[in-house]
Amino acid sequence: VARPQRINREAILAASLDLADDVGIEQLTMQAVADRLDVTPMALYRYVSDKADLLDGVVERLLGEIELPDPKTPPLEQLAAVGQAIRAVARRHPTVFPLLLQRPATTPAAVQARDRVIALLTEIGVPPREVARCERLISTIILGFAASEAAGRFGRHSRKVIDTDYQLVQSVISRLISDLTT
Amino acid sequence: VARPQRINREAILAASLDLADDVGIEQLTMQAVADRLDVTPMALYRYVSDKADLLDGVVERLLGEIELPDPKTPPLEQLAAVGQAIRAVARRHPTVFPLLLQRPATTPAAVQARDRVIALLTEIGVPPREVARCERLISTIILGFAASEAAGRFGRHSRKVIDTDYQLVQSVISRLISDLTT
DNA sequence: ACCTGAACACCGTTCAAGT
DNA sequence: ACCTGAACACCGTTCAAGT
Repeated sequence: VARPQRINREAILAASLDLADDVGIEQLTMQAVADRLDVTPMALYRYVSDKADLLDGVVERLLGEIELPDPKTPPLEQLAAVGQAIRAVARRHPTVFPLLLQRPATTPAAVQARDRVIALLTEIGVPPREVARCERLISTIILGFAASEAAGRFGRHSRKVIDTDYQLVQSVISRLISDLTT
Repeated sequence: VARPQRINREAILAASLDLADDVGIEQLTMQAVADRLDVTPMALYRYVSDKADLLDGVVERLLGEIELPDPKTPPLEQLAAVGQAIRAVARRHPTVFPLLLQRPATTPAAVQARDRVIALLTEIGVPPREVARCERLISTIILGFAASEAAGRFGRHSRKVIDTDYQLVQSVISRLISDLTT
């Protein structure tokens, strides 16, 4: 009476993310995900409680894809690297990425990334009372920029122009940090 | 053979925005909009080409709601007022607002707001070559912040904490501008 | 000219049934 | 234990038909 397990939660989330990247998040449906896994839609409900849960899982996977930098490099460099890593995720998953701006950073992968940034800011010398606020601001600015870029809000501007925009974002953030540390 | 016209595009968009504010954008369906207008869903298709067009119309309405400040007040004050006006729109329409980050500012209401900010930056003394970039950055930061606030990404933080966060946003923007003008 | 009824393909979700 | 079939309520959209 035991059957081989054909799917699991991770396989479902991986297939969902692939599908969204291929056809856009609008077309991310339970049925299309099931098709990718050669299974009926109803089989998914053993591993995700509903579609909202599936989307949460996909978002969590996105956060997990943020490549955190080597802790041995200088903290300011690490901070810059986190920003670029987030941008890279946005470019890999342009239609899913905007969801990141819509949920609080309370899931494990979100907390991990946030805690890392908080540790870096502390190490750099931002006063403890200001660190949390500083992190909120930086993440908001970076996520907003990356989401805009991914969703094509910058319109017809070339990659070069957008990269230069991002340099300015970085300098604004550096400025913010050095203002707070002095 | 002529019939009284029961609905029109503006009525549809107004009803859609009201509905989204009441029940959330997820529940914004053609049928629910039609119900509000006492009409069948198919009647809407004479005034909107499809649901995407309806959503575009709603977004445009949101942009039109941004209250532009009195042109007689000092430019730096006007700039601050535009930011607060955008935040106010986000708070009035929390579930629809995040859509603003997803589309390029090419529609009339978007262009109007953007041109106003560009004029203000020019007046303040940002070099012409930098004005467009500066506007992109400012709008990205403000939209990202307002969308985060509206979507509840700042989690359980009190309004007071978030207002203080926003003060820091404003100071970051002021810093950016004064760096560019010197 | 403007709206409706009927119809279609699709969606998320449930529950009992199959292996 | 794991998946499927059948079913339900709902969705966006079309098109011919009604007034």
